[in-house]
Amino acid sequence: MGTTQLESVPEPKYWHLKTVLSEALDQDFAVGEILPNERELAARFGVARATLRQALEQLELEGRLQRRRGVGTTVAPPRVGVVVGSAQQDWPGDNADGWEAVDATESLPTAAVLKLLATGTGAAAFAADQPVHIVRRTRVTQGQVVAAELLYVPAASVPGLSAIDAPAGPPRARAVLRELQRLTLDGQDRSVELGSARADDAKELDRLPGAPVLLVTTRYFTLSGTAAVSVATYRADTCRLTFGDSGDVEITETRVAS
Amino acid sequence: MGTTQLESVPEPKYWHLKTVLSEALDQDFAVGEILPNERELAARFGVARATLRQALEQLELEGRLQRRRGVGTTVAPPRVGVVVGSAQQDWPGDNADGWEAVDATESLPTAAVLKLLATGTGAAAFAADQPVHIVRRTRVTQGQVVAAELLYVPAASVPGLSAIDAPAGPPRARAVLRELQRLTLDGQDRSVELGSARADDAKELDRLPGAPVLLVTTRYFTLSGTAAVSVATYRADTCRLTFGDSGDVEITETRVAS
DNA sequence: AAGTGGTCTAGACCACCAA
DNA sequence: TGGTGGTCTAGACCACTTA
Repeated sequence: MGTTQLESVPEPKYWHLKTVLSEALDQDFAVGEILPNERELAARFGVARATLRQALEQLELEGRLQRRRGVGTTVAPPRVGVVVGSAQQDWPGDNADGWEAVDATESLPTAAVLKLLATGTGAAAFAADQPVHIVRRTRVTQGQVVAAELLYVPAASVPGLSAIDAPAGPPRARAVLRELQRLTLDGQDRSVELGSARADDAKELDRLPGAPVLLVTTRYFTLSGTAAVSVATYRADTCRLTFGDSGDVEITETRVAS
Repeated sequence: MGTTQLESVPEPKYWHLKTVLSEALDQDFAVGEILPNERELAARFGVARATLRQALEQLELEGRLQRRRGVGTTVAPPRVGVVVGSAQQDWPGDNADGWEAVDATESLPTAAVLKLLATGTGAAAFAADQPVHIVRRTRVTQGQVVAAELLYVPAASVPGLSAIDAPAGPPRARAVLRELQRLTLDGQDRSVELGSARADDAKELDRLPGAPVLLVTTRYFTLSGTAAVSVATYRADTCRLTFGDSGDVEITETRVAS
């Protein structure tokens, strides 16, 4: 057969391939450079394309590569450090830290959202028939969309919005945020987990559905209970979430091959 | 052909499959229950096994399933909330928060570690020929190993250890931690990113090499600079990292099917 | 020894992008 | 229109666990 394998250890081929490619990326390629296409790489290493792809997938997961259908595979720049939490707590805002309000709608909470709103500090239980404002925000860093967020604000939290007249789109989103910022923030709560991009988020993040993402869930508390819940979806391939308690001003290099 | 697809939208089969399976998991399966094997599932849905596996992989990535070679595929319990950062900062310890010291060795820092130690607050630049203590720790939550950590402590940070006599293994690891705790912690710095498990970490986490993990990098500062750097590898499939600024005492349910 | 998931192959066709 | 990565197939064999 084509396989001349004399490996004493049955290390998976794709794993070995990944190691070899990783070293080649360090030595022989510059950021932004285009790799040979998958069919040629597979032939060069004497493996099936599926096996080669398994190695590339891992490298993409680790943020080493970037693949685009119809274009090719390029060497990815180092991950962007994105500040997610700092020492002082604050309400979500607009145009701060790269966040941009996109839109706001109002609807009944899903079971999952209801659960997030219900548990936590404060005894206030939210009824399933109480509407919530849903604010969509987007976060841009270095010219790239790195996160999409859904912010759930129970209408009861911001009564001033019972009859708003702001037009749909960013203005309405900003109106909800403004009302929220009037309240006194008493504490917050954050968690990070791995997920895969839903179809709509994937579109905004310029990725395919199912792409790996980091799900950052934040709950905002006032003295009377949970006032809002945010679920932010960060691109896992390009982002490194930072929680800077000290000044982390390290600018990641972004040189690109000519 | 076997494909009777009349889908107007060319949604990938594995994506649709994942949705169907996900709903089935919610309705017809209890936590811990064993699914039919891959060959049977593939036949039942009329797809190739590789396609079925693509859907299962996604569900495993999302923490919905757990697959074990030689055993089968089971419905995973909800992710475990693991406290990674709290309001007050502290040195890494032993037997606190489930951390257990495993061992400590001494060697020269790799380029990557050196870079982590060099950048940051304080002007102290570390020489590549200065040894570092490497402490291995393991974190156990609810009877399961959820994280493996490598803590890099420059020998210069803890001069009291220049001639230690603690036997190898946990005692020596604890000795390094004790010395570290004598210093005054001035600040810390944390980041979270997606990675894939190295072979040694995978073994400790009871996963296959390459399994998705959350990489938590923490830098500990004293007034004279970076005193230590920790790189913790958390199982991404079973863990939800929490940064509790408020009391997040929600105990995740861990009922298992009979 | 039987059954499971993990790896690998050699094809095929499709969706997307740029020239 | 040609080239790229993305999806899918129908097999095969291997590593591991359990009985």
